Amino acid sequence: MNLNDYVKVFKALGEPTRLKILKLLSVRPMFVCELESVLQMSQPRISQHLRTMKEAGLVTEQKDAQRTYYSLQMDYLDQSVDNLITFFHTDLADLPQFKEEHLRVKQLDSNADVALCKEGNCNPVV
Amino acid sequence: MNLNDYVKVFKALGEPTRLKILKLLSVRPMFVCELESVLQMSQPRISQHLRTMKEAGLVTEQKDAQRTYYSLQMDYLDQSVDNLITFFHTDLADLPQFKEEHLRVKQLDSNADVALCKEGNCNPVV
DNA sequence: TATTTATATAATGATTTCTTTATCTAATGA
DNA sequence: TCATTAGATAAAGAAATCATTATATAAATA
Repeated sequence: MNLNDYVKVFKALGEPTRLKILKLLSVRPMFVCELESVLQMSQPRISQHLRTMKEAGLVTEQKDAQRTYYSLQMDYLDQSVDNLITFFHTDLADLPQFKEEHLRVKQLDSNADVALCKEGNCNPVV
Repeated sequence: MNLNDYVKVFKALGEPTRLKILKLLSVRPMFVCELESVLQMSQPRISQHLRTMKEAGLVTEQKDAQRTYYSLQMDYLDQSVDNLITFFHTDLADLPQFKEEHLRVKQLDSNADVALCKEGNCNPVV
């Protein structure tokens, strides 16, 4: 998983209507019209949030004639939060996407006594 | 933790700049000016994201003269994701904030053969 | 004391997000 | 076939978010 995947998943989780929909789907898969009647919200509102969550990978859909059945992908949610925690425990040197940042942190640490942002000499970035 | 707390935490996590800041703070606590030079981003941009994350509980600040030292609250992050997973595994009947929804799901299930959203009779919500 | 440094905060504008209303497609059923 | 139902999608407006620029505050230093 890259940063962008995390952003999609956690942005999807960071919204009250979507959290409610996901909680209901944790009870059992549901049709859109079921979510509609349980949450007492408009159909487009629910459909649009479902699309966001589908794109994040948190739910999947299955057509049943004219209805659509949505299921919570609990495994993907588990995996996403596990990966996030692992991401925070991974050494910066082992994250290719943080190559530049890693170099600059090393710079900071090696110059701790004289330079940037330590001992009162945090000069503006050029 | 209530829904609102989850929203704050996961909304805070669902943004690329904030994820980068958090990742750096996972290496060690840092001053704002350190984040500034490592991420090569403007100071207000970083300060504003730090405030969002402080309000979500993901970081804490500590003043050191004119500088401010920010620390990742890894425990709170761990606890938040644990609580979220637990939330999804908790029976709807045991979540007071879903009292109404729980009633309506029970209605749905008991009328599965004749009524709303089952067997082709999903009428619009009044 | 005057200047510089570190940081917070306000103001602004651009973009995104969320909800509603309206429309469209496809499947069902009278 | 025509009306209804389920759902997706588009259009529009309000509100929130994000980054930049500008300003404010307080500590450090010359």
